[in-house]
Amino acid sequence: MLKKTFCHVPGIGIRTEATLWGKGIHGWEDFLELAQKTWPLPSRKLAESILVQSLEQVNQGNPDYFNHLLPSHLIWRIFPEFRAQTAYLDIETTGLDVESCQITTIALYDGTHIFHYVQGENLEAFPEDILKYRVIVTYNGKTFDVPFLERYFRIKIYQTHIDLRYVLNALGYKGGLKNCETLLGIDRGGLKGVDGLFSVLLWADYIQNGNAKALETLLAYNIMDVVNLEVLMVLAYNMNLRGTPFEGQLEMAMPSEPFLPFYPHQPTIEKIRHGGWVGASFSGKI
DNA sequence: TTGCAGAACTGCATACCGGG
DNA sequence: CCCGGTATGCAGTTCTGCAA
Repeated sequence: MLKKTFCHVPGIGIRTEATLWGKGIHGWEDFLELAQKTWPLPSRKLAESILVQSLEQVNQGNPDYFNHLLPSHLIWRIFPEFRAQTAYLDIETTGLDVESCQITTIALYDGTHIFHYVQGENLEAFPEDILKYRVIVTYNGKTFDVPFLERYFRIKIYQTHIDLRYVLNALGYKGGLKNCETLLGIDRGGLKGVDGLFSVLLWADYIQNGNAKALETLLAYNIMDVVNLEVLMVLAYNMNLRGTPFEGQLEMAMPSEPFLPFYPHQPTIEKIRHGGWVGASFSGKI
């Protein structure tokens, strides 16, 4: 619905945009053709130049332009136009504090390929890989994942960022990623009940006890998060179309599930869940 | 020209909430 | 637990269209 958006023009808010839609001016081309007589001149020149520019920026595949002009709560509108350049991103760490904690794994998904990074193996490849994308989608990544990555790798993540926490909150879905998934009927299969804190224990089991199955379970969890981010993005996009003139026209199809390279190991999950073992040196930091 | 209403925008303070 | 991004609410300002 980006090409039906007028809110990124200075002086046009959601109300004016709605009146434009009501007049049958549904897209940028409509405005450039039809609004010429009705729109007042001084602001019309600015609007026209921004809309012409907008068309060029979409064709050139540059989401940054809209990132700067759109109000942040409407950034979800860019998704279909820039989906091919979008990466879904999630990190796992040994805790919440950037100063004292380290990144254990990173999962990156572009809608087709899944990439994973492991501390001590290939974590250093991440900063270069993320440069291939122009848009990132996360859950609460604006306050956690991105600052953590920037600090950890001493890099700046410039990508246009759709943080689903705020998109879903605005739609009434709150209580964290897992709760949003539950409310929207997304099933986690064998990873039910595994959360971020649990992932800290999986990493500890891998490091301290050499349990390779714990790392596989952690990666399965990390990857499930990013794969589900795409599902949530599409669901949120479709829900946001409700109440607009474009309801029933622009809905996106649900993505198909990719091949998942790791499976959760139930005996490991059970062992940790029932408290039989807690990593001693990790427990103080959590 | 003047006054009014509506819309957008800015600048505050406050509150909430989510990550591992 | 902590911290930062965002939402909300409110007041004040600016801009524009419209009508008197």
